[in-house]
Amino acid sequence: MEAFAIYLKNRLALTDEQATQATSCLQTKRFKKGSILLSPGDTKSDSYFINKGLLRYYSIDEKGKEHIIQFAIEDWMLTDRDSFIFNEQSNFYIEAIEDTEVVIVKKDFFASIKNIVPEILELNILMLHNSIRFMQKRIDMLLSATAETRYLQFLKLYPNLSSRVPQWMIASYLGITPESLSRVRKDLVKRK
Amino acid sequence: MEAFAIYLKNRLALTDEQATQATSCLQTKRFKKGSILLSPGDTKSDSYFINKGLLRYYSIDEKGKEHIIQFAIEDWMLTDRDSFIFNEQSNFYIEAIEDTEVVIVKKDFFASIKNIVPEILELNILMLHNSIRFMQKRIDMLLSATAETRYLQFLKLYPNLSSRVPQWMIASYLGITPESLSRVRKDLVKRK
DNA sequence: CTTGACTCTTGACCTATGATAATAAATTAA
DNA sequence: TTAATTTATTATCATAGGTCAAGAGTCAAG
Repeated sequence: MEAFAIYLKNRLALTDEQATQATSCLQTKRFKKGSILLSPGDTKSDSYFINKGLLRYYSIDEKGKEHIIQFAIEDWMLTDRDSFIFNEQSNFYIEAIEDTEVVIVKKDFFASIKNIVPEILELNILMLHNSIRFMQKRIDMLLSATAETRYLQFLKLYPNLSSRVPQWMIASYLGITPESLSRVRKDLVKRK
Repeated sequence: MEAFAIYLKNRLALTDEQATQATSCLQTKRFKKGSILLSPGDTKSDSYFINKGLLRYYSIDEKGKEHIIQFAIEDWMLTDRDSFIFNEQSNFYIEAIEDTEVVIVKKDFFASIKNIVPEILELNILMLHNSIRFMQKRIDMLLSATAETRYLQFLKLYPNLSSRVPQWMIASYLGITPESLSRVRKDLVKRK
């Protein structure tokens, strides 16, 4: 059974049969490292469930600098809301940081699965609330914490990510330059 | 009819009767300016719909500095997720910036209204996605923009708020000091 | 009114982080 | 393998924004 089927099964108490049925018509797609899945201006009705690999969701500002809004790893769903939910043009990029295999979840999947498994709506609500509280904590951190604190916080929250992501991307996620992150790390080692 | 009933009616195509029925058992409560509705450590099952007035959702860091995560005005719902959704201890404060009248929406309201108006689940999902994309844009701004850009952005996004909120709170929302915001404003006037 | 508590502004100074650039190390491509 | 590109480090210098302190304006409470 597919990772996405297992994912749904675990969270929704489906039978194997239901899980397989629900996910049977979904497509899997592979992207090489560096592929761009979505760009500003696009309006796609795709959402991505990650079977294997790692995506980043980011913007590029007027000066050409990248700012990472979110990472997404195995068992996560990555969605651009402007595009997927509101049919507007996206403002962000999605890129594969590693060779990545995703399940393409189209809009109509949600429309049809709620007839088979109505509980999915409430699960969905719970997960959205969870995203929001994480984002609120991130905002709080960006408002209040120094580069060092942010970095330590990041390591604690995503202990496995730091080895899979180049350091300059971590810096970009933290809102600092790669040079600053390098200094922060040096200081941490020195003080230890 | 109450503001909250009208709010539901507009969004869910309810009859007057349904709207009144759904909201009949809800309590209204008034808070004087400066009242604290929620503190870190609390676990309340209350959510607030604002009839009149203005709330802020914020943290206080180790140095005693406040950081505003969110403002909420008339016709908005303010929820602390740790507390309301996940029954955990809150990390944040909620305070009334003006004398404020709220409708207290308890957890079981959502449990029971979905039987009367099942569409509320999907409306809820849409609104949560909308919150998320706004928060993503805010994160993007905090990662990329200068104090001045953030301030201009804030004015554009919440044109009516700036007159109701003391300037130091706007600074706190933007992640800068009141002194810096004062300077930013001076420069803007001078250059115009 | 007057007092006291906020709020905003301004100035002088300081610091964390950004910018730039050079180098080294690691990865990828050929 | 070698060359080419990307990534990480380090040093120097620059700057946006923070800190601290003083003063002026505003407002509410006695």
